[in-house]
Amino acid sequence: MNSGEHEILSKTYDPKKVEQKWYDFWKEKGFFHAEVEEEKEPFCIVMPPPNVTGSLHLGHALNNTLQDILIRFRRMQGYNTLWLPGTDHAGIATQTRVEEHLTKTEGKSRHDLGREKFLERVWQWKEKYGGQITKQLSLLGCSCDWDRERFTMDEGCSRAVREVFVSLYKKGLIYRGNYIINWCPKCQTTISDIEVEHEERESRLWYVRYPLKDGTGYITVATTRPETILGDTAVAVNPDDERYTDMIGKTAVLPVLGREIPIIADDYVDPNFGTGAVKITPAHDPNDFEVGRRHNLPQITVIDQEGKMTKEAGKYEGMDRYECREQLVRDLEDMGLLVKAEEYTHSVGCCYRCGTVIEPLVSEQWFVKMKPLAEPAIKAALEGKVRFIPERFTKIYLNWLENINDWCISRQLWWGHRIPVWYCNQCGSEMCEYEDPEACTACGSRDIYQDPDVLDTWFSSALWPFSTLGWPEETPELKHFYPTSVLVTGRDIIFFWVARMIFMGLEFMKEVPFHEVFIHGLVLDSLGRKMSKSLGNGVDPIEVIDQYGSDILRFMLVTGNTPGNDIRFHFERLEGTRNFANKIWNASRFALMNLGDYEGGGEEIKPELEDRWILSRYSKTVKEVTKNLENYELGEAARSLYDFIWNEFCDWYIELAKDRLYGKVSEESRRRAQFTLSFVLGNTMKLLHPFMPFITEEIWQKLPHEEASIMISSWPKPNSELEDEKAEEQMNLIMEIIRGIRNIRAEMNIKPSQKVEIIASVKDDATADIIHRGMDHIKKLAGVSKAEIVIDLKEKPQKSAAAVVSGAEIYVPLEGIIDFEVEIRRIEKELSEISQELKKTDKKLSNEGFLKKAPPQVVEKEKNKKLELEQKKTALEERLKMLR
RNA sequence: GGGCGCGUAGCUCAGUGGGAGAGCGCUUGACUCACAUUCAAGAGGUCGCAGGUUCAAUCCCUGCCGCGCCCA
Repeated sequence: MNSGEHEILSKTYDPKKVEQKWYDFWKEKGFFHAEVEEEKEPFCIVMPPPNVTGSLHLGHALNNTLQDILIRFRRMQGYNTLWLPGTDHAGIATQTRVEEHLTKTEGKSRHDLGREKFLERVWQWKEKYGGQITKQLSLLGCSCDWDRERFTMDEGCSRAVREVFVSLYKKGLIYRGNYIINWCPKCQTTISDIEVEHEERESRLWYVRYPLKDGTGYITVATTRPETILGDTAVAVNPDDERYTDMIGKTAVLPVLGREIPIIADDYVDPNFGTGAVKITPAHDPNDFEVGRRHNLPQITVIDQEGKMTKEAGKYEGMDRYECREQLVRDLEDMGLLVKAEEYTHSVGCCYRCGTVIEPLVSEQWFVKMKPLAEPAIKAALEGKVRFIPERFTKIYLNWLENINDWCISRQLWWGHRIPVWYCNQCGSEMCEYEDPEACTACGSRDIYQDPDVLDTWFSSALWPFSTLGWPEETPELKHFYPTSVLVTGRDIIFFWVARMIFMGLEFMKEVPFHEVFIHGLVLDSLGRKMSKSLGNGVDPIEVIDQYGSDILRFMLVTGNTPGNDIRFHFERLEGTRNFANKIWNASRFALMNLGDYEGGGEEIKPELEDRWILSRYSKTVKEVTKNLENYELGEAARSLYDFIWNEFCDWYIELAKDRLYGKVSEESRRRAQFTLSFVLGNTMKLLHPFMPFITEEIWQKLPHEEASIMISSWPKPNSELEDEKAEEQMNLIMEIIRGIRNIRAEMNIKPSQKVEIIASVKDDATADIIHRGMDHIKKLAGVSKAEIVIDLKEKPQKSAAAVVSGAEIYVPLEGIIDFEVEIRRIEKELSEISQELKKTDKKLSNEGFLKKAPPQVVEKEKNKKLELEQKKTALEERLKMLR
């Protein structure tokens, strides 16, 4: 046994002195590292990989704190625990950043450098800044296995991407086709459906007349995007719309361009929108694209990838799409074809990265066929193979998968996994193989080239749970740790990531990638807004750690929060948590000051009431914390620790044990108190360790301990032998008396230095005995100098105040001090509270239904309550009578 | 339009089918030998509104109002 250093700690907790030291210690000792240990039950989490060149924000801080808590908890519980960290190459984000930097420093674009040179630069950038976020995770205290750190573009992950792509390709689940996609004119790439964010914008709804070819009049359509008129290839109405029955099959003449287009009928048209007739632009609207396919309409592209009008737009060629809109509206007006323009608010698709309005375009892209992959993923959730916490997220997940469209996976970027497809310039054939081809597999020509596009970053992320464990190799890690135990992630990436990992896992591992998905909310600013660069309301977790320490940030992020709910960030709460850490620190200081000569043992010595009480409370806390951690109720676990440590251990136990520790009672009693103090504090530090790893290690190391570190010590087990209802009841009575006397002292303005005498009138011997044994505590904590205990006191003391508690009245004679007015008010107040309670109880007990139908224990409890309240009421009434 | 969440003390939030809780703020008192980043005492709530189920509803159900988010 190591008896610790027993040095005196400083008066306030200074995180700077301990955090780095312990993190280095843990890392050096290899405590973060996990080897496969067949005989042990695995517990594994793969970290949601942050953007490799990004920096830590509060969302990461929350996400990784939650993971670290679960990991440290399970590690201490004895699981074979692996937390696998890594980073993501983040295609668009990284490429844009490097390109911006290139432009700024050298005035060059990526095209000036060329693909290969540019990629070299991105790798250099990654090497330079890639370590930042992982370093920041260390500052947070994350106990992940850095020896196993991965990157989505490292060799192994790239191999996995290749395997998956080729395999899906060969299965026919990946295809290339001309479809309408979301194009970001600024980022110059496609983005997937979920990468489009919808924003409400105020705009207009323009009503435009299209003349009929037969000269019989006009058909009026309503549109929010007049510039796309130039690409119209039909006008559509609802087949059931009687207003237009005659029009169907006729031909309209497109304004400006004079193109003849058919009037068609399609269910898609909502008769209540606008005029009930809509223009169809298959090349620039996803819905119109579908309508166009159903009716075999031509696709005319009038807007290009820069957002400018094409040659097809006639005289508008070269104009920006918005410039064209204005000009066209003016022209229509001149031609008398514009009926009206209404104010109109509608939602516009924007790029999640840069906010630019998305342009739907038809282009040739790669897609993953989703239906066959989605089905098993739906089934897995329905069968409970993956469980969402909180449960309501299951529905969101299912709803998305049930209505899923094919996934556009190609991106017009350079940074990423290049699509492993080659084309032959000679015979035009397409090749997709596990290894890079040298020559055309069909004609043997060496004149082949690879598809220029790269894959969506989420494609590689989707493989993360198994690619990081070694897949496609059949590694021992994969066998032991897959499926992983739980995924911890924000609710904003359920679609992007969670769902995709599940279907990829099912497809390639034939098993879900994790059994549970623990979803957390967002960290908002103090006003409840999302933190964003544009609002400038972001809080840098590293600054918080610098100012308060990592433990404080961690604990603050998990307290007072329920799974799945958002958290508002208040600096005041940080202060409260710092105070808590300081409280722990000082309680430990006190303990160490009094454990200088303690060598262990003392357990065999008969415990005092307060020992039995705190041990009982401790054991119940172990139960609570363990149960709550197992159920992902981290906030509740933290709360019960906070309450136990501050309110029970510090405010009561330490105060009660002081005289014994100072040796004022007996050497035996002192040893016993030392044991209790050391035992409870040490084990409480263990319970708190997952939440506050640094301060708990620092304290634990100074207490008697066996293992090399608290992080590999064993998790406390609840011990029913320690649970002692009697001790709790007795302590409650003593505490109630102390509070009662304190209340009298405060109300009567008795100086703290002035001691009082008390006379306790008790109902029976048993109560007298409890009070008698607790008298030292009462004297010390309530400022009592002399006490008398009488069974059923006949002559109530006259000039005194009284505290009425269960089974006893405590009289405080206050000759010359007592203010009878104050005392009367005090008693009256208490009496009215008790009377009200009593009324409620009486009402319940006189209710036939209650007596018959409520569970007997509840009725019994209510009866006891009535008795107790009645006793108190009588006592208080007697007091009042006497005072008046 | 569909779905979800929230509405509890001045503020921020826990919580539970059976006597309304915490932190901060506020009031009063105290530098008590672990801690003033503290201690002690206290004030403060028709648990959004209206119905329903139940012996019993802040909690379960329905509707409504307000706020937020997601999807289309």
